[in-house]
Amino acid sequence: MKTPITHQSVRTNLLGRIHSGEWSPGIVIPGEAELAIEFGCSRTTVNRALRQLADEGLVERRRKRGTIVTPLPSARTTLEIPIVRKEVEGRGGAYAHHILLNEMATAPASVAARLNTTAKSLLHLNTLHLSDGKPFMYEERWINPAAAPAAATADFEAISPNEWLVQEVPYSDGDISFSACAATAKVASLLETDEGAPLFLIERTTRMYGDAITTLKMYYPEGFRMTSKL
Amino acid sequence: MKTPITHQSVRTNLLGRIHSGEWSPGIVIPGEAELAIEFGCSRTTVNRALRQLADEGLVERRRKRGTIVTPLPSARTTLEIPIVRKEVEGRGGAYAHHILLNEMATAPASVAARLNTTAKSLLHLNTLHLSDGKPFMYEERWINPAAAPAAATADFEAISPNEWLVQEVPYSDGDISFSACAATAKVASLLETDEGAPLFLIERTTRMYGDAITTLKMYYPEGFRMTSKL
DNA sequence: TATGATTATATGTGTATACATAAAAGTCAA
DNA sequence: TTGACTTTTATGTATACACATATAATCATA
Repeated sequence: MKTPITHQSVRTNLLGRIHSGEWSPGIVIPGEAELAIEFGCSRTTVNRALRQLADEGLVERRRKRGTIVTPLPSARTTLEIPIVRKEVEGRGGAYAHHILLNEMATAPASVAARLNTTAKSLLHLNTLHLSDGKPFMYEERWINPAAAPAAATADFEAISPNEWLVQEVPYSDGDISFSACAATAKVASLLETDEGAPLFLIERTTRMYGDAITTLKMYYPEGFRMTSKL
Repeated sequence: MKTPITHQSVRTNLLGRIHSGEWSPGIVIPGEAELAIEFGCSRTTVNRALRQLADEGLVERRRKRGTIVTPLPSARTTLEIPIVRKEVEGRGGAYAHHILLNEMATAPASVAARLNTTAKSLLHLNTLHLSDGKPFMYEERWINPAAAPAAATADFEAISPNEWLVQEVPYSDGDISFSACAATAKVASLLETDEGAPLFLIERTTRMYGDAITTLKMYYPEGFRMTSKL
């Protein structure tokens, strides 16, 4: 009974050599063909294992030069940013939200710039998200009505703008940033904290093939932690 | 002249159908064999394209059931956390660092718990990182000497603990968290900000096959943003 | 009717093979 | 010596094929 060599087992073996220091950062490791012979499998299998390690940032591959163990590898982690309801429920809380503002308005210059749009009037939505009745996150959002016309008539009391957009309006790309900021008086009162208190801020803009869909700021009170595996 | 169908072009095509809404979330898409016929390529090629989309979280695949477009997809992004020197230089600053503390000490309970070690005495290193002479980040680090014995004699004035560890001590896994906190008097003075000012805090612990190597807190002053593409 | 065994099916994966492509190294003539 | 070719080589990728494996659906049996 022959147990075949899998790309997983090859990957694990290669990973072990990197972790043990047998192959140190910057070193050129043997070529695919050579490794295939060593492991007794096909080059395809070795290729897949190496490709995965390259995707993970542990090795760098270039034609002709070969494969090297990444020198000074950046720590990298994949962050999942779930919809707020799932996030709250995942922490064991009961989710609710309140729409504090829902109107067409002229966007300030900073928002218009982020959305890169000439539209004068945008949909402005402010939402407070609650966990077990307590403030969990406050969201200020602008939606480009050209990109999501149905937003004007959606019932955002029944389904949060966050969840509605994820389901109804696909996006092709976007960007996100994380920072810390001090609570303004208004945001502080909504989140039931003090003016000047540190807040965790996520800013996010999504686009569809160049056309901006929505941009928003999400304010989390102190104590919120975003955690991930390396 | 026949131009072959690549897994990239197949991926782009499938992505287009998802983005256009032709295949909406929750829908079962045609099987690999069927798509292979449609595209006029082998099942292997379709498989690779679908596998990539699954890695990216856009579709979910299960044997027998088939492939479905992910309902309520989480936004997800891969964050790169480079070594501090690269981060500073990447922003166009001149990097420098000062070791403020370098001693063996008894770790407080919270640190011992994070490292999950029974070692009584750990290496305690506090480092201030500078960009163009101005405070950029303050780092409080604990190192398990059992995991990195050479740390006791390393010249951390010449090379920051951050960079030294990345080069010298491989790790197999770890975790990282992001949050906001208020500056204590001590940290505020180091970062030249005010007590109570909002700080961006990254906490990180790395391990090697279960043995803790190092745990640290990195404090960034207000204004620091961690940005990424969705 | 409930339950356990069987079958069909979609994805998962390894192999051998062929050709494409990028880039380093070598060749050769002006 | 330089610059324009050619060769070599390592990775990149498509294909046809075979078998593995999970699981939904179906069928047989108590």
